[in-house]
Amino acid sequence: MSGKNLRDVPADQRTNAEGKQILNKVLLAMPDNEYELMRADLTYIDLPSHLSLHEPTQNIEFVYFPNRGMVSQVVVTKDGRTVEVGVVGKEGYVGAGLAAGVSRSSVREIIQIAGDGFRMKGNALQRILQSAPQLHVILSRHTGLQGMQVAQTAACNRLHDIQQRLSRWLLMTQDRVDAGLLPITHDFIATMMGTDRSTVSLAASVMQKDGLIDYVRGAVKIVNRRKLEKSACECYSVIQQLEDELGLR
Amino acid sequence: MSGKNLRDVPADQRTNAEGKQILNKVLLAMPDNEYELMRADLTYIDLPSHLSLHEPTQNIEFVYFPNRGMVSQVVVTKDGRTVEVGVVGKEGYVGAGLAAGVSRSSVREIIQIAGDGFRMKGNALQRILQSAPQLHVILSRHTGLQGMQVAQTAACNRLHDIQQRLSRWLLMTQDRVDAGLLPITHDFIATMMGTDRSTVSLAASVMQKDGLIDYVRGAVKIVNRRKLEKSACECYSVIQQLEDELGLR
DNA sequence: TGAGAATTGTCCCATTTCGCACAGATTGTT
DNA sequence: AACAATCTGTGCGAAATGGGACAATTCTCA
Repeated sequence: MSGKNLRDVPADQRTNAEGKQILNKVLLAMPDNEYELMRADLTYIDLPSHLSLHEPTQNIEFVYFPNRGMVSQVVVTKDGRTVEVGVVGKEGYVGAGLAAGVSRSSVREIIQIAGDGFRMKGNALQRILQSAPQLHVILSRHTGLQGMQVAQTAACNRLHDIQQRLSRWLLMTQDRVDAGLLPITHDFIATMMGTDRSTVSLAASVMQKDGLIDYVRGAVKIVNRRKLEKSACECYSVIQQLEDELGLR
Repeated sequence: MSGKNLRDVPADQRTNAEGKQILNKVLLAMPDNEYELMRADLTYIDLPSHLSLHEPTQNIEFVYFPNRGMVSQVVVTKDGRTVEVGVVGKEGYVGAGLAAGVSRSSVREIIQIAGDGFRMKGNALQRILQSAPQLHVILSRHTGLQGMQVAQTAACNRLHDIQQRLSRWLLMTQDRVDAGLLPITHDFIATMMGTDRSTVSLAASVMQKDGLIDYVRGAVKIVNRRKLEKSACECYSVIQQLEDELGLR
């Protein structure tokens, strides 16, 4: 098995030292010999909702490779307002700065949808990177494409209205979580969208009336994905294409 | 001369093969032996205002190392609206994706303030990178920090009003251009800020009344930098710190 | 089971911004 | 000197958003 390409590695054939199954696509995309270098340092962890994996200006202590669930990258202002600038699921990893040699990060990384995954000490990663050129390539690529995702988000935050952004956000979340029901409150969505809760509730109620989504206390369901895609801004497909480019080579 | 640190290399001691003086900090920060590898491939070019160095979704054909002037990274939507997501001056380089192994970019890179600099074929850079580890480190660091700058911009675009953003933008532009008078029209500022011209004119007139800036047709002058800094959002200093971290090590 | 916390539905209104439109001023071009 | 192009000042109504506030409902935990 060459192991260079995700398609060559069936998802059920790789585990960490604890025997936990690996679903994270970055770890699955590693060639066997380089994955062996990482194996011992990968610790399986639970990723409970709302847990912060990294706080702004702190040094990057761990990198995380999600198996399930979803992580938000959030910028926090002095006055406590927040807005999401990027997301990471099983197709990526948290702590992207390290592969680029940047040891701290200015964003908060918070679990948006609970799940599980693996983590590794930052300095362990940096040690392994010395002798794992393919890993370096994969992580750098991810860092670069993640930057482009953030760039698109920067434009989206400026140019598109709540409903377009909320639609895009729900689609992106759905893509990264296999559950049919997304366990999120309006209030939490508001902190991601950088607005207040009543604005989210208003947009959500319109979208519910129009048959795009359905929701109850603390959970949102996508009922008509096609309509939702039409409601979302182009940023959704732009970011999708970036993901595609990352995942398949 | 060790040449590893910018401070060790006086700015007047390095030229390209054409004998043109290098002011770009990335090129100046290279160790001598690695710079020699690049020297022959660096072509001096003029950077006239409004020239596009790269269009969205295109492959990255050249990388650019500005000596003077300033480049904007702009996202363009389907309906033609635009907004700036990042800037590059002599402290950085254009084409950041290449060091990360990403051969195309989804943003437009356009000259915001005229100047000059050097460019190199993308494939020449990739060839040189093979045998220039220090260059790879420097460029990767820049890519990572540039991503954080974009993340901060994403938040700023969502959370801060026109006057705060315009103030920040003027400060950042001033920092990268040594001219006292910035040659820019309100209309051009509007395309950078992702809004329309009249909104810019309104904000600018308020700021002029308050003694922060002064302007005439096609040019803006900062008259009270301290006031302007108070008018800007915190994003200015956050990004400044990222720059500092890049430039001095 | 009851109290308290969390979540959502609404409503209201001040503020900001959008999206025009048009007039006046400046520049530069012939 | 005249004309065209560009740039800025300004005004106005429509729309979106911000920022609260309060009630109703649902959930959690003691």
